[in-house]
Amino acid sequence: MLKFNRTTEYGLIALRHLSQRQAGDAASAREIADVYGLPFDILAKTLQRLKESGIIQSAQGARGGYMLQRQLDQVTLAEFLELMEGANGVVACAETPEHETACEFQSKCQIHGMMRGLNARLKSFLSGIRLSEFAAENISSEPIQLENFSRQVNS
Amino acid sequence: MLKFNRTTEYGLIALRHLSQRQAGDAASAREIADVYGLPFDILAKTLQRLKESGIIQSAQGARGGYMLQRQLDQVTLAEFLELMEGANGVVACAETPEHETACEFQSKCQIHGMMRGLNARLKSFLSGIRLSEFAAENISSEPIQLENFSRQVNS
DNA sequence: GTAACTCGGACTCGATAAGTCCGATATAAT
DNA sequence: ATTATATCGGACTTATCGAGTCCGAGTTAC
Repeated sequence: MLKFNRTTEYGLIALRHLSQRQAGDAASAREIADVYGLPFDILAKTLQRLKESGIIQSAQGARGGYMLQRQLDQVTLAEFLELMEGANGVVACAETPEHETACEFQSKCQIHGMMRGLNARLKSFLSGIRLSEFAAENISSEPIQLENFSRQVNS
Repeated sequence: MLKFNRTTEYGLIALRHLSQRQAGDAASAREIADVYGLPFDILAKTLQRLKESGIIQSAQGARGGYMLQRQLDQVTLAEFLELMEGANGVVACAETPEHETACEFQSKCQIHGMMRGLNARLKSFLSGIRLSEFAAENISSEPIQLENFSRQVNS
């Protein structure tokens, strides 16, 4: 139906993790990867993309890491998905403004208009969901073991 | 975001085509494939699946083909997608009833509950859309050329 | 009997998601 | 200054799965 790719999933896990830290308390990619058993390289790239988009900020060097920059209730799922996975419509032609790219099926498929409508409704739906919902308290989960991970970010 | 696969797209095109036929007037897989330039083999399999699910019915042999069986306003997009693409959740674990299959990330990811919630909301959204919407009159389209395709179904 | 269909499995191909590897740069602690 | 721990970022390999192809069998109208 709507299958998230891995980077999206990793990104949500990471954002949730960051949202649980005290302000000024950075978490490194290594830490997050270790806590959740995520592949480090992929997670690192994901965090970099989130940083480029301004959702999180980074501190380089030893004792560096990532911290939230924007409030998660200010980021919609629609925006996040578009950032992580690109603006893919329900069908290839659904994202184009008009029939500017001719329909692959010789403009005969006749469902183009309906697809664009559906796409707009879906985006509206996703825009009504904020990432803070994913960071809310969870029903069945043990507290995260932070142990010796927690510390202050470099100046 | 929510990218339909080809069979889903072909299925929608085919259903729209069938919905425009007179009652008792069957259309063959070959006809539909030719009209829209779709790959015959794939479309044929798609139609067979739609038939197995009871959305359309088939008539075998020469002059056979497919006709609608259910009204398209009785089929929701959620049902159709589940039929065509399987019941895939936003993440792999989102579709399982509870934590019956242990989370891939050692049950630490903590977003499982939220994912299930999102999945439920998405399904609700898709359940509010009926396939008849895709068969509605289109804005910019020439009438389909049926020519010598139109004929009666075998008894 | 033959042509035009549905039916259905098995197989190949290609795009791309997913993961790996490696080096460069930055910073804090010692 | 040296070392350890970070971000940064490109290039590459691998795995997965959607998409398409091929082929044979069964059914029915003419």
